[in-house]
Amino acid sequence: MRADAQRNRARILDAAETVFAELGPGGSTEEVARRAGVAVGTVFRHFPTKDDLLAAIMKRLLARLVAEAGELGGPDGLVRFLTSLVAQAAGKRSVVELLARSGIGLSLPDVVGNLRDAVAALLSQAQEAGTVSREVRLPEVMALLVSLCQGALHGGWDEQLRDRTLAVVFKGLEP
Amino acid sequence: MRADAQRNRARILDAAETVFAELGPGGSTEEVARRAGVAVGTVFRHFPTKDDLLAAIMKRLLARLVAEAGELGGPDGLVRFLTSLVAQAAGKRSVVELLARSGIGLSLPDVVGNLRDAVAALLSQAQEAGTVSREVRLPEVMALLVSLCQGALHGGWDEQLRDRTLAVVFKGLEP
Amino acid sequence: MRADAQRNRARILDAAETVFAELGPGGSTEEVARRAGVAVGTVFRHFPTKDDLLAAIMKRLLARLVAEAGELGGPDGLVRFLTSLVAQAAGKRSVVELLARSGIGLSLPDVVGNLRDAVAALLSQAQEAGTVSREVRLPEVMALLVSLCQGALHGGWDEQLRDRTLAVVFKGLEP
Amino acid sequence: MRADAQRNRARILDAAETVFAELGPGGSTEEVARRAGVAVGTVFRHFPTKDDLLAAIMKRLLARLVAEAGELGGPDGLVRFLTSLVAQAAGKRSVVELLARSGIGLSLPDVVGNLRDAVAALLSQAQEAGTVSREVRLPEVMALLVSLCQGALHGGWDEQLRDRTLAVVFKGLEP
DNA sequence: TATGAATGAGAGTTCATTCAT
DNA sequence: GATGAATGAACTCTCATTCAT
Repeated sequence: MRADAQRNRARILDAAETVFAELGPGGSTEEVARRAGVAVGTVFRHFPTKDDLLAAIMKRLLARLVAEAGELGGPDGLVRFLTSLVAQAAGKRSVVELLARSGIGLSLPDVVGNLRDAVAALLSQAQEAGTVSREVRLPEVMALLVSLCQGALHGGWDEQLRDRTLAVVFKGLEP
Repeated sequence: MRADAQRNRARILDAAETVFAELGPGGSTEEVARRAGVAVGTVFRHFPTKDDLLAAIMKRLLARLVAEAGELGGPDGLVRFLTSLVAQAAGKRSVVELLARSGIGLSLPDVVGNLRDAVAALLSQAQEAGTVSREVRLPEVMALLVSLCQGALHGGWDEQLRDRTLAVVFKGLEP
Repeated sequence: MRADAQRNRARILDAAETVFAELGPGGSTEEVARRAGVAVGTVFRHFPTKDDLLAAIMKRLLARLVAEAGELGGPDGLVRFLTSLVAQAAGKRSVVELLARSGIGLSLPDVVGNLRDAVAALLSQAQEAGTVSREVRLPEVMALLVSLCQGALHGGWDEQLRDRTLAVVFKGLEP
Repeated sequence: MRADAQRNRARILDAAETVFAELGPGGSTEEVARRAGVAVGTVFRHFPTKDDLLAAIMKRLLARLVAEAGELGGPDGLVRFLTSLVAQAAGKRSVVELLARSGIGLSLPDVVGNLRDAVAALLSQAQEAGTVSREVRLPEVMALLVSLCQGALHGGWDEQLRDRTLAVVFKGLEP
């Protein structure tokens, strides 16, 4: 791939992230192109389908999450990760909706898998440290993660409400 | 209103509930009409705007929830209500998305208010009975309610996952 | 025809005149029915087609004009009639547009004929009295009449402009 | 703009002129597209709104009129211009109706202003030459212009009637 | 006869996608 | 590779007209 193509790809992804964050998946491809400073055709050359574009955004965002999770660790790594995630969710309409949709039309098994692995690691560490009950298993942690992101996104929570809500969940995770 | 009009109104609402459950709020009015066995014009006569239709569905569903909440009570009323709600959520794409959107374009303050009141009552009772911690307040209960519905809806949870996820939350609510 | 039917017919015509005056021929039949205090079906029972309704309005209005023309007379009858007509035009969107459309889809030969006859009489009298040139013939008078009504209607003339414009035409009619 | 786009734009305007001339502003955008040999989307790409299309037609036609007026001049320039205008009016349903409507939803101040200026020039020249009375002012000339176009359009005048009608008006303009 | 709910063709408009330039 | 004009199906909504009540 040529250098400018690479650059375009990145600009398109950035623009798409912004557009879909603002307008939801209903945001138009044309708008994405406009903000990326390219023509529609270019968007479709890189991502043959709108869903491909959405999937690519997802992938990139999940990769970031995985990286972030990887950097955390220790007794309260899981708690901090969840907190950070939920705090971000409100501004990322697309991620959350896409995270939710994963499995429907989009295929992102590997990336979601990576996230799952990263969270699994955090969970283990927390359980080792005695911060989280050993009865808790990965699936429900993932389920809570998705739920809370959705809630934060759509609910318009302020910081206080977010903390109080997470507090309930975190207490539920304790041994 | 005439008897047949009343019947059509109900059929339209039923059809709309199904359609929007399957396709989300993006489902077309034409499809609603088709499944209701009426012409588009009839749908628009009853609900001048698509949003009016969505609002009407919401209203009906929330009213049902409120009624259901009203029938419950006692120490574990809140827990049972949340469980039932989350179990239903999976099939009701529109409700959940609309519940989340309430306050944006749709105006359903009274009905949402009613639900809030009903949940408040259940919360009080649970706290009186010592089932739920007195530190928990209504806003976070509502936030958890919405979050879990979203999660259940989009996550494709099976019964087991649902129970395990709720278990964490319920444990978090305990005194 | 029953008495109440007769009454409804009149109320519908009155309502239609108002509605079409305000909204032009684009005004909806439903709106006419609403203002007449009857149901749409009733409107269509009396006037099987929207065009029939428009034609009926036309007919009534032209009849009034004919009557008005009949009451005038003398040397300046024509001038006074034209002035009055143009003054009325601004408020009667439908009349003018319909008067213009006559011959297209609507068939109002007799009523238009009556108006033509009435104007012819005024013209003769004016010519007898030497107020209007004998070279002027009926067709151009009718043409001017229609033109000026249209102009007054769409142009938003104030009284002064109307008078100045008519002055030019009247001067053109002099011997 | 690309060459083919330019060509399409022109074809759309031509088609629109024809369609609206035949059917009035009620003519459908789809019909315009069909006659222009393009898809509806193309029409809307060039003219985002139907009113934009109508305005564009207006603009083009008025510009032509202004140009035509600019080429005329001399003692009988005004008379020749009005004659030519009225002769054209019959085939241009949309222009006339839009000219009348200008100021309502459409914004064409500059173009209408240009026409006004051009007519003002013709009027001055005619008054200088003694062909038109100095008492006549621009507003009533514009009013007559619009009125006569409307009349010619809707009245179905033949050439003879047109000339006789104009003769009256022209006589009214003389000193 | 009156009512007003139902009909359904059609209008304006949007947008993912294609393809000539 | 990039451009952006063209496509056309789909969508919401309107309204003259019909017909069961």
